[in-house]
Amino acid sequence: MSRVVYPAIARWRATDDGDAAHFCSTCAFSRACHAHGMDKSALRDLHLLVEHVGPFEPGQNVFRAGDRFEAIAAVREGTVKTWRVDREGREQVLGFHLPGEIIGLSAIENERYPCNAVALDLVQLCRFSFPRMAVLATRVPGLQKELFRLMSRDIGHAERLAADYPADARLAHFLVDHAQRLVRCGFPPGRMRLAMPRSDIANYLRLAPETVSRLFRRFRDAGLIRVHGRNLDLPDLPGLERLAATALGN
Amino acid sequence: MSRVVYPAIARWRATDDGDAAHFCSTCAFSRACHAHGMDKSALRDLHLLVEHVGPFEPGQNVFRAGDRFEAIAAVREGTVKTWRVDREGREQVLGFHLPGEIIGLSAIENERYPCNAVALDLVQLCRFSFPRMAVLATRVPGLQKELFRLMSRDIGHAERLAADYPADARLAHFLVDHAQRLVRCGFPPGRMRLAMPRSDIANYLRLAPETVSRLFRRFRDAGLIRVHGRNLDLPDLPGLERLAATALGN
DNA sequence: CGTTCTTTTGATAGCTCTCAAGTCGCGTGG
DNA sequence: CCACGCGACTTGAGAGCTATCAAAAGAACG
Repeated sequence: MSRVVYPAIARWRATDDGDAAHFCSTCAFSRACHAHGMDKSALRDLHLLVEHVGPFEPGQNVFRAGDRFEAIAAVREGTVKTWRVDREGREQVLGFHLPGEIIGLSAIENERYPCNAVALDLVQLCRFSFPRMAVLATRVPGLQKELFRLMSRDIGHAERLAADYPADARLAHFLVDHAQRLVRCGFPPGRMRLAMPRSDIANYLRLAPETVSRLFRRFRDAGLIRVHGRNLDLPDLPGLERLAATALGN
Repeated sequence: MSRVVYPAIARWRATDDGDAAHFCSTCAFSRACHAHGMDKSALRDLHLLVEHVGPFEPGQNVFRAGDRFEAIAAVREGTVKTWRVDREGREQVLGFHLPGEIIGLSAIENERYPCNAVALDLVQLCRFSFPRMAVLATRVPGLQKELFRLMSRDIGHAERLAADYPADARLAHFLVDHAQRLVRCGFPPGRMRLAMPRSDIANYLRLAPETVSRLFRRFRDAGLIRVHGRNLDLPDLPGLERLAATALGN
């Protein structure tokens, strides 16, 4: 199993007019389209705005820190890692982004990406020109609301990530959270393949890679997980959740 | 000096029509008003929308976790602490918010505040009904852009807070950052009075209060700061910045 | 099938926390 | 005005968690 291939993602035809534009049903914006009742012209505009890009090969950059910010993107397939480098040259992994999730929102502030984004496996994206999206959002309140909601969610997520918890709780929470998000993407529950090396998980959780490795072993010995390289079985989700909750808030 | 009294905040009259509505020049939204050229009617709408609330006494809640989200607020005077409680009852300080800064943006996601906000000293706020502000933002692109920018900034801020650095670097960065923000509020540089106890600083930085205390002493012995309770002199900003930069990215 | 990166495992050191006690500061009440 | 009391802050000693260093085993890739 040298390359992860995600299952085909369900799509829906937006209109019947022969326009080939599609939207992924898992996309973060499907909610904006469906729930808030975008009218046809607004929908067409969103279609004109979206741009399917990819595939990105593993290791390929999606954007780089310092690049001029022009677009946000929804991950359509694969996993994207975002990370930044501080003055001393140390790296900080900011997140792993699965299909349906949005990257680039932190770039709005300075109109430059403050971080790098790199494909961890084969990645497909939906790019949305942000200036055009902002204009459209003035006409489509549901879209504006969705953008606000997505950004608000990122704030809360980063704040929770900043919290202080023991290593085992952080890792357990990461595993549970990752598993849940994969399920939302349509993957079977209870098992997953991690797209990232242990060192990235460690960095993301502010741990040493060795600590992550040792914790994997402890979790395995405790019957919480089964490990085959980057393939994981989670036979005891409740146990993991307990461990995560024992320490990780929310 | 039992109560901190902030200097009067400069204001500007938005219109000449006798409307008593004012905006603080330090307010996070002054940029939206000034830079992007809001027309008179838009400006009037923003005035109708804003609501000066306060004063809040030290220890008084501005909002509570779980409260229905209706408004964001700009701190006009004083210092607001935001914090949340995890399932185990442990507290996590999320931030200290000075005049001109916005609180409540993380509540948009679920339309409930995910955290508590409490006044640390005498606090005055400008409340903005968020639903009405969102409507206005569809008519005033500059306002929409400013909201996006503020939220994007909060994402980046929280992400940097999540970074992993030694205790001394985190504290040094906190002091430098806090001092800079106070200068932006019009306070004299090089000295400040902290509105929060050491334990809040410690919690915010994921440290034990004792560690913060010991670091204050080390900084003092190194000539980086002078301490009189919560009053601080920062006679060696470059030294503090070096210490912060040695470790704290950005 | 060697090369290289990833992962694991062990030993050790170190940073920070915890526990404990004492000091200081400040508001309150005598 | 001074004494008291309570919370905030400081300081010390020791433990614990996690990092670092080192090395070997394993997996991926050409």
